[in-house]
Amino acid sequence: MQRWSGGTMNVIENSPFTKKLSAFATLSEDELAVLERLHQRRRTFAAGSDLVHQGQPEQAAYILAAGWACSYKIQQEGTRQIVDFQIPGDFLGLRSVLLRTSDHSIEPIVEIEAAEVLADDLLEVFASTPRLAAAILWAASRDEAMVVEHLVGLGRRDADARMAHFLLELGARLALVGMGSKAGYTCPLTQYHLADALGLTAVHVNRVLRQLREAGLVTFRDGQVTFDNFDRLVALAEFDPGYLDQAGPILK
Amino acid sequence: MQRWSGGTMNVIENSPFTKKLSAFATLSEDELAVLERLHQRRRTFAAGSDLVHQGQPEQAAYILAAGWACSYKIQQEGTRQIVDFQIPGDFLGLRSVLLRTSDHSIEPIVEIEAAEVLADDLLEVFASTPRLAAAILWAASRDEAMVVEHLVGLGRRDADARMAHFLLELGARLALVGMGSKAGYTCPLTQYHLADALGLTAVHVNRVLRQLREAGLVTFRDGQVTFDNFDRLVALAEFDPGYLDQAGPILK
DNA sequence: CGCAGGGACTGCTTTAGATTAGCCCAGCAT
DNA sequence: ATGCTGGGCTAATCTAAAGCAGTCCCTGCG
Repeated sequence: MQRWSGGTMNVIENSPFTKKLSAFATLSEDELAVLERLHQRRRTFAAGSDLVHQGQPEQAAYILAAGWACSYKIQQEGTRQIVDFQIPGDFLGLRSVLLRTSDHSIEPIVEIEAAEVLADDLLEVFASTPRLAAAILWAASRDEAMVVEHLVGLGRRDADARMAHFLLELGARLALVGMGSKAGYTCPLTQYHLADALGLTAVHVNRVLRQLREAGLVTFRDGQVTFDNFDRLVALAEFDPGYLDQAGPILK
Repeated sequence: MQRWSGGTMNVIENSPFTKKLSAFATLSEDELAVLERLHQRRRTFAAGSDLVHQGQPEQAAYILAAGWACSYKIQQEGTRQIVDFQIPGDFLGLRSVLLRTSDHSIEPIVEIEAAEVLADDLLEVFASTPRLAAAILWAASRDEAMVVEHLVGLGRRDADARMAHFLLELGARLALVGMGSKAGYTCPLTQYHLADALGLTAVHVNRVLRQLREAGLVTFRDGQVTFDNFDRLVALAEFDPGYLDQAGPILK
């Protein structure tokens, strides 16, 4: 059962980016048309092939349409810190458009599809549709708030709470673009990804996941996250999704 | 010996905010005049009296003119994570203007002087002087890059490197507004502030500072940071100031 | 068919940093 | 002059997580 309002319009209405911005403001026909144009220059990237590399001067940003990516920084000794994961509807490399060089790298985790957005496109959007500009700034602020929350996790939460918080946040983000619910979600990340994001070793990630599973809180297995006891998990993580600025307490 | 170009203009030319934005672009007379107007609504806040509180809906942002502040989040158990320190020339609470509620608190560390900036003021600046708008977005991106670097520190650096990196970054930031050099800077932070920022305990901060001092790298004492061996400190911290987008390698 | 590689998983040992419990000293209020 | 307070400092003990070393189990492939 699908409602067709006409032409390509319904494609853009169902894009994850549109879904996300709609949480901030209801969008007009005009604004949808501008978004439609932003999605024009589609490109595909294979898993593992960095699309932004740390230290390079970088002009283009991308809107992720399908697949997962992560932004990270590598240290001299080779250790990697994943700063954030990007899911459909998220911007990639928006910050490196403004700073003269990119301070981080971005790697697709699976094959991804993304729309290239040039600095000029952005300026045009900002000039022509101020409400969209505000919506994009909202999304950027939300991303920054997530990084801050992640920082708090690394500084002040132990491994269990950190993991629980991470899995819950991801769930809430996925729910906003229709890819997750209070029951769980599919997730292509390996335990190594979790380790690099949470500042742990893969070995310890494994132990933590086992503990959470045996405690009947969450199961992370075969690319599937299942919330076994949502409320107790929220309590363990002290998860307060206020910073995500989404409607309702969390999920459905 | 002071050069007077006329009227109040030279005041704004010497403001830390102007100095900082000048690292991004040379500003015209017109743009300086707009900055002048932004600095109009001056307010003073006592040390310790939060000017933004976590969870409150918040409209105004501030440009810090004098003094130091910090933004932080508090957990249920009472542990605090300082996200960043703000020094003269920095924006306070810009993100909480865009998100519907503030996700963090901001506390003055000493008595501060700040100019109140309302959402409408910002919109006006964005509409009238696009180059200033770009400069403000640049500053915001730079702040975000600092948070990211901080995140990497918490996730992947040990206590010594974390401390070294922190002290160097602060030095570079202060140098940009004329308050620090390669020799050192004055700094009103207590060891408790450092602990809350670096995800350590005050006890351990003390140990780390002692080690750095005894190794002849930096001295943190009586509100004064002295770089005893700048180059070895940079090496220990793996400090690469690229993310600060400042001219020259670091400092003078 | 056998083997190579990636991902998940486990037990044992070691270490960085937390926790706890204090001391010292300067400033200042009584 | 005495007691209190806040910031800096130290030592002894405890613990979360890392490091190391390895097994198991797939899936793809020459």
